[in-house]
Order: sequence, then C-alpha cells, then structure tokens
Amino acid sequence: MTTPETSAQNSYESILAAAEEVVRESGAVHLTLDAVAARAGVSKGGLLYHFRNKEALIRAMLTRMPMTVLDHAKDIVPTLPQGPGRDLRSAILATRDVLATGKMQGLSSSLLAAAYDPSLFAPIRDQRYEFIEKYSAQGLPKPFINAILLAIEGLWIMESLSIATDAREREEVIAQLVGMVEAEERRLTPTGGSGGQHE
Amino acid sequence: MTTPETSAQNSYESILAAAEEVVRESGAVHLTLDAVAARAGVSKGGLLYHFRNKEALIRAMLTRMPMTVLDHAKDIVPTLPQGPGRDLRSAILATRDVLATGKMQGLSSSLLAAAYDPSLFAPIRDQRYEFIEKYSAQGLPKPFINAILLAIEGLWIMESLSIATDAREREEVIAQLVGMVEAEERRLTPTGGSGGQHE
DNA sequence: CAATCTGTACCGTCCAGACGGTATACTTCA
DNA sequence: TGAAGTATACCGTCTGGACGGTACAGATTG
Repeated sequence: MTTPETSAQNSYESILAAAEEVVRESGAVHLTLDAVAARAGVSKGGLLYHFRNKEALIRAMLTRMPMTVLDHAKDIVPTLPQGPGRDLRSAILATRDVLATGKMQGLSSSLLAAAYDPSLFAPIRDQRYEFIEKYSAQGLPKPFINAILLAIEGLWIMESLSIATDAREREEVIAQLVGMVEAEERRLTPTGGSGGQHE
Repeated sequence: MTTPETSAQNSYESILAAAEEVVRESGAVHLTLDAVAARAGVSKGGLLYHFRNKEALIRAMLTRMPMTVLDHAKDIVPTLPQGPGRDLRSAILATRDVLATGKMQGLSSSLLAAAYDPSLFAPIRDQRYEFIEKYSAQGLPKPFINAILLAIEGLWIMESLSIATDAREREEVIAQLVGMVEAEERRLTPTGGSGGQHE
C-alpha cells in the first residue's frame, strides 16, 4: 500500500488534484497520463478507467475550476451588506477565500486548457458575459464591472502562475477592490446603505 | 514559391510570428517545430538554423513580449498630463495601443511559457515588483497600483486567450481604468492638475 | 566564398490509448 | 447455502505515431 502524495478519499478526486499539481509544478506541456497516474498513486489503466482519454481529464479539470469560486460566492452573498454591487463584492471575496485556502489550484488548469486547445474557453467566455449582464442589471455600469472583473481574473492568473503570491499583498488588493466597489455604490446611491465589512 | 501566411521581411521575424499564431490557434501543446516551420513558410532545417532548438525559440518569444508594451509606455509618457499616476496611466494606455494594433500576439507566448515551464516566469515576477515599487514612489498607494496592474494583466490574458476581444468594450475598460487613476490622483492631490485626456 | 537557406533521411524518446488481466463486491437463482 | 454470473475498480504492458533533434548534400544569392 503506497500512500499517494495527494490525500483524497477516492481515486477520481485524487487524480484531478494530481493533474493540477503536475500542471503547476511542471507546466501543462508535461501533463502526461503517466505523470498524473504516478502522482495520484494510481496506475495508468486506473486513470483511464475514470477518464476515457486525456481530453476527458482536461474537461473535468476545467468544469471544476469556475464552480469552486462561484459556489462559494453564492454562499457568502447573504452575509454581505445590500447594494447594487453585492454580487460583485461576493465574487471578489470568494476569490480571496478560494485563493487563501489553497483550493484554487484548479485555476492553473485554465492555463492548461489554453495550452491544449484555445477553443475550450468558449464556455468561460460566455459565462463571463453572463456575469457582466447580470451584475450590470443591478445598477453598476458595465465598464466598471469589467474593470473589477479583470482585476479578479488577473489575480487568479498571477497566483496560479506563482507570479504574485504574497498573502498580505492579496489581502490589500482585495480590500482595495471591495473599497472601489463600495465607493461606486455610494456614488450611484447617495442614500447611505454602505459601510458593511465582510467578517 | 509558396507565399507564407505570415508577412514578414526576414525568416527570423516570420518564424517568431508564426510561432505566436500557432499558439493562439492551436494551443501551446501543439507548438511543434514542424508546425511553426510550415506556418512560416520555412523548412525545418531553416528554422533550426535560426533557433538551435525549441527552447531557444520559446525564449526568443518570451523576451519580445514585455518589451513591446513597455517600450511603447515609455514613448507616450511625455504626452500625458503630469501627476503621481502618470506612469501607471501610460501603462494602461500602452496596453490599449498594443492590443488595438494587434501587436500583442506575443502575449500568448507568456501562456506558452507557463505551459512549458512555470519557472520561466521568475523574471516577469521580478519586473512586476519593480513596477509597483517604482510607481508607488510617485505617490500612489501600492494596493491601488496593484489592483490597476492586475486589471491590465487580466485584460492582456483575456484578450490573448480570445475570451474578451470586443474593441468597444476594451476602450470602455481602458477609459474606466484611466478614470480610476485620475480620481485617485485627485484624491491625493486636491490641487487641480488633472482632466487631461489621451489623444 | 560565405551566408542562408531547402529537402530528405533518419534516430531515439516520449506518450496516448488500447487491451488483457486481476480482485472484489454484489446479485441471482436453483 | 452456494455456485455462477455481473459490475466496478483497478493494474501493467504493448504499440504505433508524433516529435525533437541530427546529419548532410545541395541550391540560391550577394
């Protein structure tokens, strides 16, 4: 019984986790079935039992990635003070939490998708536009939402590439972004209703 | 005489351009010497004459990428209204110009670098911190600079992955970001000195 | 002559995926 | 109860192809 490097209950999860680790450490080009299998403590056959082929593995990695953040964003929405930018604030804070808890490794899998096939990003692009539409319906101007969203995405990428990884710095940027949204909300609705702080 | 898809005077440039196109269209994983040579209208031997091996090609792609933006940023600094955020504004506007003129394909090569070896990003990380230090010395708070910088980088990435590519949308975001910097400058130095618009 | 290629042939390695086999738990039914 | 069958969850090996890189013999241009 060889203890796999990646702790996970079932093989399926540990394989996905292993794949993310391989990408982070060695780059997407070196994401091979053998490497993932070895890292997950599973044989190649076992890996292919769960994922019919490499593309299936990549797709699985991709579908998990955005869910992690969005699910958490939904969870914290009720805890936030009301306002036209509440959802946007929830996205910022969800990003912070996901980054802080180290659960965002899945992000590097988005880079991986680009490495294998840029067209795999079509759903992400659609989702992005949906967000902007949804958030702007609450009152914030689209260019503003877009700017904040880009900063969040930039943070994702920079952290998943280990370009920016300082925890304190991240907290500062998150606070800055939340502050920007709050300021914009105040600008739009001069009648109080702000000042709430997360946690 | 087969007309190469990529128009460029000399082979060296056309090979680099071809490599960027291959990455954009097919993903970094499919960046093969054969594919690049074919795309550049050059034989494989010809390609290897210019780039001893694949790594040399990738390194060449990487070194070009940041220079494009930074060189242009330096050029437009003198045309901008003074203020503690002038350099940051120049970076925003340089990004816009480089994106608009389609010269930023080199950006996808940064993704490529991650695909091959995450450690290739070390110099970029250092450069990033240098920027923040330099810009903050002019008076803007670091978290603010960081937030704007992340948005710029997010825009880079999103465009190079063809996730966000709408020209009008880009203009709006750029204007938004510049506006944010100007507002911050006004907040810091209440004594006039703002209002300048690029072009 | 030298630089800048083209074109072909080839080698070694890596890797995706197929495939056959194994172990075990659960069900069926006589 | 127990033999037989079936589904699930893997393991380990093999093969064919793709790819990086080498070598070299010319062709073209200045």
